[in-house]
Amino acid sequence: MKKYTIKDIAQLAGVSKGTVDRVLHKRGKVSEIALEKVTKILNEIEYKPNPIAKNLKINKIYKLAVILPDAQKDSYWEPCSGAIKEVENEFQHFGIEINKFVFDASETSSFLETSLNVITTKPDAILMVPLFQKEAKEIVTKCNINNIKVSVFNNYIDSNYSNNFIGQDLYQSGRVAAKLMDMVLKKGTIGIVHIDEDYQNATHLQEKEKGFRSYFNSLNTLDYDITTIHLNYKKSESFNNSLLSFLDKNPNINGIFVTISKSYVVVEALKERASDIAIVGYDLVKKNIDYLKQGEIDFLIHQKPKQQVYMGLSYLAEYFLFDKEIPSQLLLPLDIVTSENVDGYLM
Amino acid sequence: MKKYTIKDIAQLAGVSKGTVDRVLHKRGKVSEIALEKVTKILNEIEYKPNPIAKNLKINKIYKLAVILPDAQKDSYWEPCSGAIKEVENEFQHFGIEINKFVFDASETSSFLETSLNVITTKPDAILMVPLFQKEAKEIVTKCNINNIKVSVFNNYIDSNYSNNFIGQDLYQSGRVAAKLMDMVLKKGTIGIVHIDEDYQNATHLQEKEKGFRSYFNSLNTLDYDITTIHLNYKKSESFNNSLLSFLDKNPNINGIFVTISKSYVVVEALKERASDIAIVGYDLVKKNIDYLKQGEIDFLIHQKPKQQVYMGLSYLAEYFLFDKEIPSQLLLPLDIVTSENVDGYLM
DNA sequence: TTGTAGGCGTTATCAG
DNA sequence: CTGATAACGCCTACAA
Repeated sequence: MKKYTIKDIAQLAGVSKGTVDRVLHKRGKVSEIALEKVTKILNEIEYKPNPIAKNLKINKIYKLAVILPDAQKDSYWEPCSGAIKEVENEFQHFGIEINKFVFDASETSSFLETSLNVITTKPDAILMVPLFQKEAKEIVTKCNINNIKVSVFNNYIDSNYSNNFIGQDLYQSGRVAAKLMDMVLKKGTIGIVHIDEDYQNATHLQEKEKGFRSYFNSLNTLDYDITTIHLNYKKSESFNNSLLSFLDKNPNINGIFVTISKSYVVVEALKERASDIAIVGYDLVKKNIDYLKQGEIDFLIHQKPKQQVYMGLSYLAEYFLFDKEIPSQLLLPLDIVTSENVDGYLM
Repeated sequence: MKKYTIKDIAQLAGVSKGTVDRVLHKRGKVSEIALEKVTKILNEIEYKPNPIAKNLKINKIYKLAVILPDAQKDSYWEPCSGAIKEVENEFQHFGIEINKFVFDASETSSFLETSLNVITTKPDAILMVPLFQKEAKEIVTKCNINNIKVSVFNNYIDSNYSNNFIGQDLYQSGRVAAKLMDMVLKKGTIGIVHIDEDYQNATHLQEKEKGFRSYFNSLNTLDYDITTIHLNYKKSESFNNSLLSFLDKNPNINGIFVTISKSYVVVEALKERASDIAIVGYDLVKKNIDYLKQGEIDFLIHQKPKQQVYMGLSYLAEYFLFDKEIPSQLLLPLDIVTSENVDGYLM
C-alpha cells in the first residue's frame, strides 16, 4: 500500500512529471500514446494527490464571508462569532481568511444591502442565514453568476438554490418538545406561543408547531388540549398583558411551548401571577439559562448556532483546501437541555 | 497582519535561514549575538511555522493504535469502529495510519496481553480505554519509556498517567439522570440498579450514583426515597429473579435508574409483571433504542463512545501533523435522548 | 507535444 | 558556529 507520487507515475509510465500533471488535470496537449501510458499506470495503482503539497505551492488566500443577523439585537447569534474565530485559527496557516458581516434582522433591506456589499468584496464562498427567502434567492443567483459558492445555515432554503444546508429538522424538534411536555405533564392543556417579530419567517415556526401537534395526535388520546397564540414582542408591558389575557381565557393551561428563543419573556410575564406552568422552549441565551437553572424553564432545545457556523465554515475551508465534498444537508442532533446538563453545552 | 516565514526572520535579523532554524528548535550551536538578534525579532513579530511545509518535508507515516473492548461482547463499543474509519479517511493523505486492537473486557489478562502486543508494533501514539486501572498504569509507564504518546477515553485514569482524557463527567451525568427522574415522577421511590460484570470498575458506577443522590439531597425534600441494588448479569433467569425479588421488597418503586448500558435487561425483567415504572439509563445500544421508541425506557443518556474515539484520534493526528496542543481533558456534553430525538444521534 | 527548471516553507546536511 | 543547498510533492512557466 505504497503512496505514489507524480514522480513515481512518471517513472513507471516512462514520461515526465509534466505530462503526468497534464493528464491528471486534463489540460490536453498530450499525445495519444503518452495519455495511454499514463492512464494505464493510473488504473493499476491508486494515486491520490498529496493535498498538502498542492496547497503549499498555490499560496492562494481563500476568502470566506459569513452573513448573519446582528447579535446585538438578538443574542441568539452571539456564539457564532466564537465559531468564526475558531475556524479562522484552525485554518489560517492554510490560507483561509474569514470575514463576518451582520445585518439588521428586522429589515429586509438591511439583509439585501449587506449581502450585495459582501458580493463586492469578491469572496470565494459565503455562509449565510437566508432569513428572507425571496431576497436570499436573489443573492444566491448573483453569487452563482459571480462564481461564489454559497452555504446556508439555520434557515432552510429551496434546494435548487443552496448546495449545502446546515441546521435542524424543525418538525422533529417540535416533536421533541411535545415528548418532553408529555413526560412532565401526563395530561392537561398546553399553549403554543409564537412570538413573531415580523422578520422571522413564518414557516420556521409553523414547522415546529406541526411537529408538536403531530406528536400529540399520534398519541391518540383525549388527555390533552392544545391552543396556539401568536404574540408580538415590542414592549414587555403590552406583551405581558396579551399573554396574561390569553391565560385568563384558557385558565387550565399547565404547559407552554415557546417556539423561539424568547422563553424568558414568557417566564417574566408569568411572574405576575403565581403559577405552576411547565415551559419548554428553545436556545441557550443568557436569560433562558438563568431561568432554566432556577427551575422556571423546564427544558430548552438547543439549536446550536455556533456548531452550525463551525461546521459550515469547516466544510468550505476543507472544500477549497483539500477538495473535500460538502454534504448537501447536515441535520444536527436535537439536544435536550436541562438545568443539570446545560453547562456542558456552553463551551 | 503579515504571515512571516523563516526567510523573513532571517532577513530581518541579518542571519541565514539555518541559524533561525537552529534558534527556533533550540539545537544550540548558535553564537550569543546571533541568538539575541533572532530572539529579538521573534519577540517583535508573531511567527507561526507553516505546518504544511513541515509535513511535506518530514514525510513520515504516523502510526496510531486504538485499544478497546471487543464490540462482539458488548455492543456499546460498536460505533467506535466507524469513528476509526472516518478519522483514517480524513487523515490518510497526511500520513496517518490507524490500527484497532480489541481485548476481552472480562479478562484483565486479555487487556494486558493486547496492550503489550500493541507496544511491540511501535506506534507513535495509543488511544485506549483504561478499564483496569492498575494494568493501564503499567502500560502507560511502558509507553512513556518507549516514547509512545497515550490518550485515554471513556474511563478516567490518574492524571499523573494520562496527558489526555476524553469522556464525560460521570457525577454530573448522575445528576442529569436524577433531574429527569424528578421531572417525570415528581415524587416516589427510586431504585438505583448497578449491573456489575465484575470487570467494570466500581468507581465508574459509584460516581453516577453519587451525582444522582446529590441531586435529590439538594432538593431538600422528603418526597423521594432512594434504594440501591447491585446485581450480576450472567443468565437472564437469575437476573430477573433477583430484580423481581428486589421489587417485592420495595413494592413502591416507581422509578429505576440503571447505571450502565443494560437498561434493556431491566425492561425485559419487568415485562414479567405489569408495572408502570419510569426508567432512565445509558447508551444507545440497539435494544435500548428499541425500548426507548416503544416507550418502555423514558430517557437514555448518551455516552458517545464514537465521538470519544473520533475526538481522541483527531487530536492525536493534529498533534503530530500540525503541532496542535491536546487539551488535557475534554468532557463531552451529556446528551439526553428520548424516542423523538434518538435518530439524530445515530449517525 | 514534451521535458525541465524553479519555487512554495521547512528541515537536514555539509562545507566553510 | 554559520550559511548555502538540496529535498519533500505539486504546479506553473518556459524552452525545446
